[in-house]
Amino acid sequence: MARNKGEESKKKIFQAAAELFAHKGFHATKISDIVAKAGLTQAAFYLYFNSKEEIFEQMLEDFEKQLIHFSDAGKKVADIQPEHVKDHVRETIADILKFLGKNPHLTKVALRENKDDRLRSIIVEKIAANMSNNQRLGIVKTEIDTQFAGEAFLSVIEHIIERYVMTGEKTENELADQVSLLFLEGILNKN
Amino acid sequence: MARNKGEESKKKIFQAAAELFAHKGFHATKISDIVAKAGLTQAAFYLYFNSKEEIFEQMLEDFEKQLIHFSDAGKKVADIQPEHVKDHVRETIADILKFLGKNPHLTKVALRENKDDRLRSIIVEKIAANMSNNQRLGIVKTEIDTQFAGEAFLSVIEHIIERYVMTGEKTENELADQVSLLFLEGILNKN
Amino acid sequence: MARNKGEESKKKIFQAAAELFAHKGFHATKISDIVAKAGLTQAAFYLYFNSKEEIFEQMLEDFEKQLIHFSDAGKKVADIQPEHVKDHVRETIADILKFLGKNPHLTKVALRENKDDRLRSIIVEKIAANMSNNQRLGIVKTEIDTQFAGEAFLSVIEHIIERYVMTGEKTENELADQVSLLFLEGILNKN
Amino acid sequence: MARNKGEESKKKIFQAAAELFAHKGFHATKISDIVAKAGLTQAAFYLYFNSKEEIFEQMLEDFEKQLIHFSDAGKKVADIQPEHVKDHVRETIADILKFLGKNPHLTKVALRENKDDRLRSIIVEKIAANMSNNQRLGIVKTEIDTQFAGEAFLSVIEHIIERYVMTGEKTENELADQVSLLFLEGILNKN
DNA sequence: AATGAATGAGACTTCATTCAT
DNA sequence: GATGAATGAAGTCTCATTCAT
Repeated sequence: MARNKGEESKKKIFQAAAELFAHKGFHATKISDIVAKAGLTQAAFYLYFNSKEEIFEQMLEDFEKQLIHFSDAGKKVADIQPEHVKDHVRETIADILKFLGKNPHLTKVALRENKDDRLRSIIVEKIAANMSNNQRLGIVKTEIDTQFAGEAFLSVIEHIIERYVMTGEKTENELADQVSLLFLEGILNKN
Repeated sequence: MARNKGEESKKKIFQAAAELFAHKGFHATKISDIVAKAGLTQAAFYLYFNSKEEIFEQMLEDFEKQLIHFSDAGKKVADIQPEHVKDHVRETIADILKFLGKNPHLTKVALRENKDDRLRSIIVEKIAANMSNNQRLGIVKTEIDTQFAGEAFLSVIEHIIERYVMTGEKTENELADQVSLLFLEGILNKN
Repeated sequence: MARNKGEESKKKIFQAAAELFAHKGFHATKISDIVAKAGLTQAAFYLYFNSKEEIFEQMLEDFEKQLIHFSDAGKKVADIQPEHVKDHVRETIADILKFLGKNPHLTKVALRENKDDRLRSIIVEKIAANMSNNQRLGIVKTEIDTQFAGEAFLSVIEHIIERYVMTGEKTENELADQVSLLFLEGILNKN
Repeated sequence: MARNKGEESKKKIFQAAAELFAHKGFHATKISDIVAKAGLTQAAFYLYFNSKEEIFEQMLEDFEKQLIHFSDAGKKVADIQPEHVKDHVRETIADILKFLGKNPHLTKVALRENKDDRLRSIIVEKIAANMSNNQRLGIVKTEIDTQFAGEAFLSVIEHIIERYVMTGEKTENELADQVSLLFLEGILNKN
């Protein structure tokens, strides 16, 4: 008989806020927007959060927690046969997309709507480290500036989450195909 | 000496607004911030602009005007020798970066801070059209979804403008090298 | 065992409210403060009182009731031997202090936290009447404005209740000594 | 032609706030009350003060400043002939009353409406020190607890400021007479 | 050409109070 | 006898905008 009505209301507010922050940005989102979307009154907001600032912070923390968890769960890549490198990368990209796409609003808020770029940096570092490792293994070109490539990659991921995942226009797998095609081999025809 | 002092004040305000909109977003930027940065009073703002919305619109129009002009000035690519394709693309990218980087704040505002994605779309269309053309010429792989690739490309450009150009960390030419390396041939070692 | 649990809760709330009203004043005291101190929930407050105003009114009534009772119980002063006047006054003062000091919070609320000064006036009238009587008996100087002196006396009593009784710094008897010394004979050395 | 309109508005608000804080207390006074009394709008309040808290603090500071100034201006009592002691004390009391009565609202706010009793203590200390000195000179009885007497004295002063000065019912000189009569020689007839 | 002063509208936040369980 | 959850109304504060000078 659902004795956790409060917890549910809190979640509703949280979700509503995430969507609105993602769509209109933190400043343009009013508490009244949030609670309207959650089907409650403004006072109810303050039952669960102390301020607009606070719900925002919780959002970032939430994202970071999930991010850490996702990283830790990263498949341990033992030895990949050279001929499977591409497939493996594509899969990794799909995983990232699926993770970030699972909560696209939160993702957008975390990557766009914060002062410093701490969360963004964390992700970029991970990607860059991975790429560097693959340089040492001879898989990735040594001319590539992995930091730079990591940032470029994240920008693209971020954009397509918003542009294709949030709109439902393409699936994560389709997107992973395109992204890996692009990043792994570039657009030029070889000949 | 005091020729067109008014025009100068207007420019100061415009520039201050562009920087602030770029850094903090439209909503988070207060008229008081803008005029403080411009060294004027709030009332002065309304001497030159009718509202906060208006200066924002003018900013987008300004950007669009420059954009059109830039497109029109695009070098007519007659016949490029196959062996010069890469250099040509790199140059084109450098041109784009230089154009957008000339007024990075305006660029960021135009690409991020607007309701619809009209300006963004215009650019993406151009890039996609160009790529499609290159597909027909056999230069670009046919598997590439040019619309998608255009968007990815713009996302990267946009990010590096903010991340490297606005900070002065890298020059447009350096960036063009990295971007073309990445997009043209991908990160994988060929073998 | 659970006899009149309700009555107990009501008392707890009443006492908590009295202390808080005394310390922070009516307006600055929140229902949430009161019930927190009483170990109950806000809804419980409304089980026993209809509003914040109401508990406050009850407090004043309570005080007034006790006050009436105290007055009525006032020792009938028949004939006091001139040489015992001082002792008698000191005792009266001690009685007043003990009465008001028994519930210092209530006292403070009653004397400070009300719109009109009805309760205060009642007490002042009593003291003034008493003094006037003593003037007729030749005990008190005729130059003394008894109304004024009554007010001065009550102000002092009120202050020391808060300053010394509530803090436990001095006992009512010690205070009565000082007060009577002060009021009866003044600070100047006679010679 | 009065180019200091702003400064005037600030003063109007300050004065209105002082009166209201004195009459209804800090918490019960609304910004809307204050500005209504000052003939301005709520927004104007924030042109001159950052918060309700701040204007209150400024009020205390203001009072303290005046207090220090008053103390410093205290007449240097060289040698007072024994037979002039009373007159001298009466004059001192009148001075204090005039000083505090000049701005009775501020006085009330400073003495009643603050967390700690810092300002109150400062005054009490001064009075007590003075009295102690007079004890050494054989003017004041040694049985008197000067700290206690100082507090009693201030309570009375405070009360009569509110009760008689603010209402205009008695003048400072009349009050000084009564107060000195009371405190110097007490109410009892000597015989 | 510019400013000091003010404001209306609306945002955020608090709090006494209610109600279903 | 008591509570968890919610709310309406009101208060504090902010900000784009206006206007007289």
